[in-house]
Amino acid sequence: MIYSSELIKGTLKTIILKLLRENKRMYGYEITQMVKDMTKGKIQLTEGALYPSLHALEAEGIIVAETEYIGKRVRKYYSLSAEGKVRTKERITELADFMETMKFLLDIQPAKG
Amino acid sequence: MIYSSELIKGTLKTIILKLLRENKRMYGYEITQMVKDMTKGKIQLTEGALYPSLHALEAEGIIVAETEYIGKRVRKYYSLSAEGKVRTKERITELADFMETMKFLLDIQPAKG
DNA sequence: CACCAATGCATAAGAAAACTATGTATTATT
DNA sequence: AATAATACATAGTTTTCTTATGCATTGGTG
Repeated sequence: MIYSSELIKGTLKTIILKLLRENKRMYGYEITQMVKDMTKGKIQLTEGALYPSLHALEAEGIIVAETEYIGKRVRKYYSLSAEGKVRTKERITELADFMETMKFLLDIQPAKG
Repeated sequence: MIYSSELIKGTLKTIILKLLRENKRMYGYEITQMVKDMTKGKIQLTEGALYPSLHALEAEGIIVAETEYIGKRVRKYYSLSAEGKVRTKERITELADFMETMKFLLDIQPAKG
């Protein structure tokens, strides 16, 4: 099962920020692969969604980019700015809270109860 | 704390459907109030989001509307169609699964551990 | 060696969905 | 009498993603 894209919309940036926090430094393609692996293919970020989000986060000063060359191939590594670390924490807290609220609202029971 | 609207985007229709399933029959304003009450104000559905969603669900044949008059004031009661009941179940299952995946991805611990 | 898949970036055009703002009208409260 | 709450609706704008496309390098396979 691949999740409908509506679900991912609101969480994409939070996912990106969380992975950057854990891994210090990642490039776009690496993010798509890690998300795919960690979710067993249930979340597949498209480039058309990912890159604009990265650019937006960079424009907001939440992440910073460093360009590197691997042979002749370019890579843009992103990492959290000081402000980004604060924002990341806030976002994750909000999302966790939101999910608790949704669980209550939808009366969802633990998977293996 | 009121959740950022991005988070709600992907879940709005699922919330509506869930409430209709539990309460058999509701009108728009009633839905906004119940969501507000159940979430202690954390989720406040705006009319500009709710009514278009209701109309869309109706157009898809997932919910059906009945207009009633309370005095001179009109109310549109909505309820799930047969297909709507199936869809509701699917949506809730998907959302529950998604939230599990997100919890894992974001490494979120239970609130009171 | 030729070809294809994978890696790696980027963006333009269009669609989807919600937000803001506004409009109309009735009923309850102060 | 005035205001808040109830109750619907939609037009215009913005945000965000999707689809599609483009370019280029690198690795693997027949």
